[in-house]
Amino acid sequence: MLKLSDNLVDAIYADLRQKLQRSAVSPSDRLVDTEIANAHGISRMPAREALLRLVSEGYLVGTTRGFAVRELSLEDISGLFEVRRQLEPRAAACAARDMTPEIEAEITAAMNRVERALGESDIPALLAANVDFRNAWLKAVSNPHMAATISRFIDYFQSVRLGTFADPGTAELYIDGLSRIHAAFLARDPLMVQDRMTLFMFAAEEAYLSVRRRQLQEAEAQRPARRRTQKRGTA
Amino acid sequence: MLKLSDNLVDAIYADLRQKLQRSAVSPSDRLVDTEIANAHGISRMPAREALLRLVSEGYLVGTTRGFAVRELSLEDISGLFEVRRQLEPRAAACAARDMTPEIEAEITAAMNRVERALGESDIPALLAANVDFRNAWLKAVSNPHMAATISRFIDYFQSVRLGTFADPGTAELYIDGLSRIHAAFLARDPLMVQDRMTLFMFAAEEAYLSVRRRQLQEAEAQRPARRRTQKRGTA
DNA sequence: CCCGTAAAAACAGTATACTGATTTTCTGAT
DNA sequence: ATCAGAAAATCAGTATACTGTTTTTACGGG
Repeated sequence: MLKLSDNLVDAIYADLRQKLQRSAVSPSDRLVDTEIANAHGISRMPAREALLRLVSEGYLVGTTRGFAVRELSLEDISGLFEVRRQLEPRAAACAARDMTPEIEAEITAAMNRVERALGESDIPALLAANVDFRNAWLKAVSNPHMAATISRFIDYFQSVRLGTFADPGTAELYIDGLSRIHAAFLARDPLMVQDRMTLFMFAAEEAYLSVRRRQLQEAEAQRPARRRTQKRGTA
Repeated sequence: MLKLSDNLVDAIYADLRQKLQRSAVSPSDRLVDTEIANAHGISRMPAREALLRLVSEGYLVGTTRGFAVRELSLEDISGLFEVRRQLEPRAAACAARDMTPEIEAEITAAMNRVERALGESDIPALLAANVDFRNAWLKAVSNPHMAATISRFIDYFQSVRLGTFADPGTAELYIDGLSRIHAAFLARDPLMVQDRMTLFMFAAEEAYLSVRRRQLQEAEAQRPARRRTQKRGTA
């Protein structure tokens, strides 16, 4: 596997984080330290520490039987978007002002991949390209604390994003917003980027809320008295 | 020691976090897992996991010789305040709109303690009351993600805050800004709270920058070729 | 007295082992 | 067939032990 850092915990963490970003782990899956350890040929502790870190960052929740991706309540979605609205439009505006030609090219390349994936209805590619687009413009954000915070808040939506892209209509609307932001980046107009990002935030919130609402309804319909045991919680 | 949670890691984490909030750990101190473990009569692992969590949250850095509180560069301070400026004024405005009489009383009580501590030049009490004031108004922020993010960003400044309060002039200015915010809370005027918090953010940034600049100068003057070995870093 | 080198110590990282709680599976009785 | 209860399995939490690296200290030569 990847061993960019000499540290096993970081390697496992990066691996898991990428899996989460690509929605390769569903909320019904259970991540167990021993399994991960065996899969990587290492002992439990590094795997466990990586999992614990993901819990403390809010991506996973501990259950009595392994770790699971955190499922967002409707209130979570609203709350997370309230924070995103405060940060992303402004940060994107800064990025539009400060980006280098190289970064602009990266953004455009990612946008092209997004559109191609949409055309081919290739959901995994769409997810990956979407991540690339975000990472590309975030590179132009000179404040690392800002960029890291934004990245983190976006990553909370992994579990819902899959649902958003699965619906063709929603996906198209989503990508349309993205493409308008991209155009504003190309125009190098910080204020236009800011405004379009703001609009995008509201549209995205609505999309996620409606997807999640449907998910919750379906879940309730299928199993009337379903409960998932949960333990540890990090405020 | 405190064992609010049945979990040793959480207990150690809470203990360390509180010590950090109260500036009870100086950047020259070294936190070592075995020491903490012995002090609490437990094994290394829970202590280590708590430390690792504080590292991943950005409060500590790992050195080759124990863990140390993270020292903020001037760029860090500017970057962190850029995020705070986006979040706190708006969140405080929401708090002013939504706060209950109980929370208002808590805020006022904390403000009184701040002023008493200032009068008596009781720095530890001032630090504690300052934390209380913040926690009090944050209770009125209904969005837990917003509140947690703000808390976290404020806590990054522990190491610098001590220096700010040590200087009487700076402390007085700082407390003055706080008291103006408090008055706006009492007036239950969200916009006034928002504006005063914005002003406060800029003043606080300037204060922290100047304190930190002085700290860095003094450090450089004392030991011309001082370097601190550093390892792990979490983006 | 200063510097280089070797020995010792300190510490993070990793591995393995043990424990207790919870959940699942198995068994047998009604 | 269904349910109760017991046995087994699973897994997080904790403890202890080992390893390799870096820093410090100690020693000896210049």
